[in-house]
Amino acid sequence: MMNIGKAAAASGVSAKMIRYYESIGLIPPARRTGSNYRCYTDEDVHVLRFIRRTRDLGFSVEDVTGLLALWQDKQRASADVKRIALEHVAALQRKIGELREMVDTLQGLASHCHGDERPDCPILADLDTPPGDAAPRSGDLRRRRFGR
Amino acid sequence: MMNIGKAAAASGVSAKMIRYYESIGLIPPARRTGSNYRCYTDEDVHVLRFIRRTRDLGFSVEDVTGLLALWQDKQRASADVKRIALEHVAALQRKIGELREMVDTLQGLASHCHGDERPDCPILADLDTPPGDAAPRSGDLRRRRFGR
DNA sequence: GCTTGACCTTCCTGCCGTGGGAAGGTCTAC
DNA sequence: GTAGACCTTCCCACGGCAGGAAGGTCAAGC
Repeated sequence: MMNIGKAAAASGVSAKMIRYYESIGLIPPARRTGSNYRCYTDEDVHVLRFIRRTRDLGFSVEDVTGLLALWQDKQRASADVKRIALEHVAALQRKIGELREMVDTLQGLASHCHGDERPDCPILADLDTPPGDAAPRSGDLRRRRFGR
Repeated sequence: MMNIGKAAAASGVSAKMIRYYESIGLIPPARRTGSNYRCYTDEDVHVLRFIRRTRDLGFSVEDVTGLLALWQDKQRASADVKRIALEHVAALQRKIGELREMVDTLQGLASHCHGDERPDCPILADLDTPPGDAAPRSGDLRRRRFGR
């Protein structure tokens, strides 16, 4: 049995985030001591480590909820887990592709920028006059975050 | 002279976001009609398009502030612009590398997951027992967003 | 002229995952 | 007994947007 600080150090999840995960229902409310301190078992730390690891892999907290349920369900089907993982891989690869497009565009622009003190810069000239698309946007890069 | 709806349609930046950009000082307060409607010139739309384009390229709003100042400064040094663009390319490439690491890890795990109905799944087994790092984290993937 | 509906205005709320900090209680070591 | 390291709850901020409520304004059609 340990308090939240020890559990945080042992799991790599900050005390702040442990309380947050509890508040959103990702983990059940911790047992409390007589003085209202949360206390955690090694098994709880195990769960927290699982959460941290899946977050590190870029799963959203929502994904983690599903994985956690599967992890704790002894009857789980590994096909479900594999599906979630592979969907996530596909999503990551989409983001990688988008990022690469941006890199290509910027590098193309920068390669035509002489980079000295002259004020006529092709980067800004190109940014100035986009290729004619002024339609309202939806579902594009803007809303997508980094893998979670 | 056009109202905010027209300017939004012409620039690809939503009316909501135009007001937001004004509120954070990215663009100056718009002129108003007698009935307090914002009104925009073609030149203003030009600026909005510039903003949208740079946002599309993954620059943060803060970056855009800098680029906008450079764009509007006739005495600007193109070296400054090039530097900002190349810094951004470097940041994007770092994110790409991180994403690829995640993909590799997940694919490695999934390739060892039989994916049928048997409940012993290597993905979950591996997530369960991470490679021994339980140190508190700082500056890792968790805090970094998608290129902006 | 009057109604209708499409626009505009401001202001507030939420999202996600996290960090920061205030105000106050508790524990431990000296 | 006291210092200071912990714990508790609660609120606020971030970035970038979207949604919506409540109310004002405009243009077209009757």
